[in-house]
Amino acid sequence: MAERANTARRATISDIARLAGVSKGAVSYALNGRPGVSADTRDRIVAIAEELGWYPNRAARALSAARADACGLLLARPANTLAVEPFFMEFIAGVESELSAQSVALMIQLVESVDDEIAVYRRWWGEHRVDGVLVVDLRVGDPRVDALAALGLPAVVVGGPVAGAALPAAWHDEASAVDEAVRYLAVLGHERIAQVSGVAEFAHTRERTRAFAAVVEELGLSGETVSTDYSPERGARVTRKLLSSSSPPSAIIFDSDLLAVTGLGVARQMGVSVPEDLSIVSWDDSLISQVVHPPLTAVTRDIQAYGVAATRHLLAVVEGKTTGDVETPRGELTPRGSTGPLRRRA
Amino acid sequence: MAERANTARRATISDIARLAGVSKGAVSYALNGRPGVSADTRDRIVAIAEELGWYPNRAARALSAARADACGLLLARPANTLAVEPFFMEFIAGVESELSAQSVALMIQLVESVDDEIAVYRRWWGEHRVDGVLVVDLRVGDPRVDALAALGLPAVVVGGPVAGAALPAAWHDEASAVDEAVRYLAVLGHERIAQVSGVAEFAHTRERTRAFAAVVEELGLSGETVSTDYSPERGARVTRKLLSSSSPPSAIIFDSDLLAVTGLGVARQMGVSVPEDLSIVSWDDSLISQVVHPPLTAVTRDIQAYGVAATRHLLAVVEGKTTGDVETPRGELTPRGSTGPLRRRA
DNA sequence: GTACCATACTTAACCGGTCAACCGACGACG
DNA sequence: CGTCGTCGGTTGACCGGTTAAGTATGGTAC
Repeated sequence: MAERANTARRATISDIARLAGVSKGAVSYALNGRPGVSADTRDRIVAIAEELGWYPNRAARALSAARADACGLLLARPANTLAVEPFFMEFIAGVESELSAQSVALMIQLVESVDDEIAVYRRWWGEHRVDGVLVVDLRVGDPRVDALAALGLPAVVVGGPVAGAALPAAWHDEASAVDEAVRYLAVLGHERIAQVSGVAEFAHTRERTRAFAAVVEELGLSGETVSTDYSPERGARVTRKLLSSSSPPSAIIFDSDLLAVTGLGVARQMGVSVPEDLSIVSWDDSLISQVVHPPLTAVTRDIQAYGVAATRHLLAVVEGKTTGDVETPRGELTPRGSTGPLRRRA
Repeated sequence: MAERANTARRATISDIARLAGVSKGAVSYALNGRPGVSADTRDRIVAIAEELGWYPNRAARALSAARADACGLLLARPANTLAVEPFFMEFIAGVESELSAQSVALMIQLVESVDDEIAVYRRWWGEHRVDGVLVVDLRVGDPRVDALAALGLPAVVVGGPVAGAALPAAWHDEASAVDEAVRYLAVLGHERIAQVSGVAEFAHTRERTRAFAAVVEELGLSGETVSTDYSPERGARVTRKLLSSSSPPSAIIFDSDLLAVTGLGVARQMGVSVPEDLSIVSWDDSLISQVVHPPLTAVTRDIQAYGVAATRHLLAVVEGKTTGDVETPRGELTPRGSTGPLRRRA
């Protein structure tokens, strides 16, 4: 019944102008709270607009304002990994809350590769679809940085800062949390610690790996890093391999909560009990790391706040108000049941 | 350095027209593959457009075409639950793949309540921001249905069908999977089965609960349903309560994978072993239900395909090509390690 | 009484496309 | 030879806002 027919004409300022007996221009001034109309007229116009349920046509406004009032976010990870990686949804929630407060829209797209991603940036910018973008999963020597800078598309890199500062970044210190986690494990008596990291090309992975190596060396521990693609398959395999080596680690730091939960599953399957025989530290502290048993010790970050900060920074960049970086709160260790003192084997 | 300055003017058809020595109109015809220009001229124009890196300004096109080339999706769940509920990300991935194939954008927003949601629909439609929307988490007697129908905003309800059919729906049979799961458990010897469901107001919850009661009754089993808000806290509490009752169930069906994993954690914590003392069935089969130990028996749906189907349907509705419902593949049971034969207590 | 200035509007151009209507030239046909 | 049709364009209106520039009216200052 509703059908296409009901696509009634939506009111325009011309309709309002006609009903109020004034010109289009007057209506525009009135509805934008700009001087040029009397209080009486303004009230009358506003009342009519209200009654008609008028909203400004974004396309029309964008056309003259040369503003899309939208920002973009592209994700270049496989959908099923993405789906289960709580980081992104939580990050998006933060982004969204900040954007919608400014009534800026968020456009999201999933892409296959970095090249596709650049192509979409090019198109979005060319089409005036977005005013700016957030760039996630920064890689070492990331081609997106130069492409965006060349394009002139306002962007904020999440997780930089980028050397050379071709783009502004919203970042936080990864090293301190690694440091905190390793020192904590050391105090518990662990001497062989492994790190199961994410994609080695990602800048934050690189950073964590570097920090891990540094603190392990400083404390005179044995530390090993194995990288994965964040997939549970790889995560399970490398964990199995670590645990079945001749001198297995007594503690493992995982680079994501999904990897950590996977590791816990592998341990259980192999009859390695947590935390008695193996301590586990998870990176990022979503609900999944809390609902398993034992609940996982994790590096906790306020991801939503991270999204908010990055977005706020992006909006400033779009306005041309800044070109610098912004540092956000670093992660901190939240000890839970998955870590415990080293039990010396008999 | 890049800054605002680099926001170089993006090419328009007027630029192309000038360079090609033809009129704006000719350029428009040429670039849209419409008759009215010679092959030579067309080639020349296309080459120039290519060289300038021209893309049609979406706002300008939307203004005359009265098309936004965007669809919307609003999510009214708490961010941290959403983050960890793989359903949505996977669904979005499906939606996205279909939309971007048609180069239609996806706009996403998180809202607090159904009322807010309706307000955003109103605004989006008024602003010509979207051509249509997908409505998820349908409630019984959902106010959004009437609101959208009244608005005339093309929409597809995910999870209907709606009684009275005020809106077209993309749905699938929930009952058959419930039926399959319960019968499977019955064959394994389980006689006391519990269902830990999601939000009772959701239509699909209602449907599953109904189906559960029906099959339990038919098979002469004892079946109990307790509802939650999908949060792990509630899930943990009700599971704890179920397991500590005087006659605890020997099998539990959870309405989401997060709930199921939570239930597994509770069982472990209480020393109830899975599947020896308790069988667990999860609804929706994301990676988290597979990485825990034991891996969870789950009702598997191809959620991405669900997203694709819903989106395809929405695009047809937007075109005015259909007003009917579309049924999508139903879920099927994938047995894994979390279910087993009932072990009679001594 | 005139000059000057706000105030409260109107007018019209403009943003970048789309598209119906018009127009000139050339070829074919009766 | 006149006319009609088609091809290959051009012209200009239009989508719905914004905004610079112009105008009428009334008040104030000197």
